[in-house]
Amino acid sequence: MRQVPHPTADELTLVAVMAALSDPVRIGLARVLSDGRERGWGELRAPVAKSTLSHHLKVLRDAGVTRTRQEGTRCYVVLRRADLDRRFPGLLDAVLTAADGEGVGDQVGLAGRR
Amino acid sequence: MRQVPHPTADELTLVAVMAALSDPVRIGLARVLSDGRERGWGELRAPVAKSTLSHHLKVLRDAGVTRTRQEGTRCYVVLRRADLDRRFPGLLDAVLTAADGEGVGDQVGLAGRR
DNA sequence: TATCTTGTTCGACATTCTACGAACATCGAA
DNA sequence: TTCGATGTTCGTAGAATGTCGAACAAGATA
Repeated sequence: MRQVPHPTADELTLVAVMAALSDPVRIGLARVLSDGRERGWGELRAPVAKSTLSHHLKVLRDAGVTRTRQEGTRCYVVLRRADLDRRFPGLLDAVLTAADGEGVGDQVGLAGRR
Repeated sequence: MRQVPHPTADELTLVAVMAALSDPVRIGLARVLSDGRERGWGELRAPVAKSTLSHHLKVLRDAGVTRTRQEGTRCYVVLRRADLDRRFPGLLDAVLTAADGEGVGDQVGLAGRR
């Protein structure tokens, strides 16, 4: 659980971002983070095992969609909206809007909300 | 080579479209078609075998990104821009713009151009 | 130090994807 | 009818993906 590396804004690739956002669970995670607030790992609720959730968060992180910060044993995740908007203008908003309309990733949410 | 089915505009799903546009060859095909003109199969140039190209065009077609029309033994492909824009506003433009900037799918082109 | 919490990593497995060449189907042309 | 051109489909192979539970590592806490 050491500090994990992230791609810089310049290293983001369209194909990686598109692939990262091609999965319902990951789209759901992006939606949960879309208000820009940082969320603790523990707040996230998804219908998958924790190892699978870890995997999905890694895919998002490696693609540069999210940034993960360590703090003790806890992790905090935040959407890299500014970086994404700079490299791929309009893409994130288009995906989030479409996902909202379609309900993609609705199974993903935050603890204490239903 | 009978008439193939296409999803209606309402049947398009975000996940399918995102997945379809997560591959460099398919992004390249979308770019080639992005001027809205219908292109003949034979015009398309991609660095893959023809069976693989057929596969990629099927993925795009099944996702509703393109429409394929038969005419004799030939096929013609066109981007379903209006349908995509209606269902997922801004998505296609964002992807095409990003792809242009990054040169994704540059290996794909039209016959007689280099 | 011993234990609990938190998240990652490690097999394992089934599924899907990309890719190829070969065989096939269909239509047009000779 | 025979041949050629055009795409699709099939069989195959290798790589990647999504998923899980179990084992592990690192801090926090008792």
